[in-house]
Amino acid sequence: MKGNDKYSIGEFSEKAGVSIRTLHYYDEIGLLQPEKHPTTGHRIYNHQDILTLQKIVSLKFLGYSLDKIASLLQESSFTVDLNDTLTLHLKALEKEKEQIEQSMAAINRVIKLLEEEGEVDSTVLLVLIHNLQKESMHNEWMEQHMQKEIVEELLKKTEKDKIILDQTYIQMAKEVKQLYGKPIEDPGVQTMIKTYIEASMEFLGEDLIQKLADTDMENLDIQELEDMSPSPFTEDEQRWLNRAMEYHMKQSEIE
Amino acid sequence: MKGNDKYSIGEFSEKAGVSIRTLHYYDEIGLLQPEKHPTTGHRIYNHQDILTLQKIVSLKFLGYSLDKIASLLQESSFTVDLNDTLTLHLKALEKEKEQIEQSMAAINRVIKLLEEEGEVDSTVLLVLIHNLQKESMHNEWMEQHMQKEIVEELLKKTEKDKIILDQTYIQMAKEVKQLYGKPIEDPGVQTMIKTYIEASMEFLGEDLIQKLADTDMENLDIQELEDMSPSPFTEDEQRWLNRAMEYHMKQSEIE
DNA sequence: TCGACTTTCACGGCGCGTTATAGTCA
DNA sequence: TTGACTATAACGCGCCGTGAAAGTCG
Repeated sequence: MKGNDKYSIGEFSEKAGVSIRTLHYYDEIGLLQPEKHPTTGHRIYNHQDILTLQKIVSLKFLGYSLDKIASLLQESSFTVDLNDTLTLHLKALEKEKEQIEQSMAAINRVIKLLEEEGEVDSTVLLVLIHNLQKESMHNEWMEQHMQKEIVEELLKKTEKDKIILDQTYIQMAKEVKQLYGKPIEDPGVQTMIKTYIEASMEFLGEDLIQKLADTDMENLDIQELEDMSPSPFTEDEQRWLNRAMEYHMKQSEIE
Repeated sequence: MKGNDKYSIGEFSEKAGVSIRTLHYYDEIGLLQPEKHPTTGHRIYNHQDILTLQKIVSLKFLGYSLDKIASLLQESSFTVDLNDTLTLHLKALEKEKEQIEQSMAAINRVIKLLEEEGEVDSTVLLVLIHNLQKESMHNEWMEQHMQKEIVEELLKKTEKDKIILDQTYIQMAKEVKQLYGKPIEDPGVQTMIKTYIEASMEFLGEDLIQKLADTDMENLDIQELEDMSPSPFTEDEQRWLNRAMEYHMKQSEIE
């Protein structure tokens, strides 16, 4: 039926869409070992080899390692056992997919910020990315350190809200670096702080703020939190900002 | 501000959530090289190293290779250049994601088939997977070899339809292997062929069949197509089946 | 005889995990 | 002294890409 039963490695590679090196490798590890010319040692592939290779490629597509493919090729019929393996693979792929989606979401957010803000200080940018990461590690990390309700509320926030908060954050970082050095009572400084706090409030919403206030803060390792939440400011800037915020708080209490 | 400025590699690893081996490696490739104790050679990490590591981890999260991270760490502000790189990464991730999704779809289909059919001949199964692969390579391969309209029509078929066709295919494969050897005029044989042809017709639909008929078949490399589309049958079985189908066609014409 | 094709080594590469062996700190 | 910690060094992995040097085919 198939007259042309013999192929050199080049022809075979071409037809199958698999590189010559790969075919060499499959021969080497015993996955696909064609006949060899007795004197020259040139590999001679036949029709059966096409079929075998197609099996290999198909199983690779399903996510199997070459090692497992080798053992699978022995069996003639796949049964329940295969079913389990497939389910496992499926779960692994699911995780990979989630990871990729989160990275994509992060990148998209960064891209939008860059578009709208033009140039952004790298430190600020990396702080934002760092926060994104924590968001995606949500399950493991946050649920251990915070109350479930709070975590759930935060999850509900839309992407848009988050972007807006990011922008506010960038804006504040810029202003802090501009205003740094001025007296903390300076109207510009106090306005900046007021704006930022209001934006945060708006993002969080009243419910969440209440819940956060109820949280048992003493169980949180503050030092660890500070280490884990980097700041885009130098230590001097941070100290200055802290004093300015304390001042703001006191003023609010007085009013 | 930060009093505890010195960390051993163990403490540092713990705090940062990064393995010691990884820190060793980052030191080795010059990505994060902490101070070292002059006599013992023990690594001493400080607060600045925390910040650097956070940058590294963040950039990894975005999908950068350690190599590129090393160069990015030099720059102080990311501009348009970064934007391009991010867009590139995004596209790469998109592709990865698609690949994963297709593998997942393939696996799901196989799992369902296994559930419903119980045990399936491995050859048959692999043919189906092979077809799935071709489906996912759609854009590159099919659009070159077939008319756009046809490709689009095929894409519209639902997953359910495909599964049903798969099942029919499996059924037919079973029956062929059972019936093989009987005379081609045998009623059982002809019924089997009729059933299969009708199922194929139903799947494709009249429109598509018409379009396929209009297609310029001469431009297709038949030999190549046969090589690329494996059959679950032995050559003998295939020959027998071909004869049986030819007989069926003639009978239909006569009626 | 020439060029296209083939052979068999064998290194490189990503991002570490995982021993193995030996020195250091509390 | 002991045990917890640290150091360097090296292999392993998964899947080939990319030479190099030498032989073969048409």
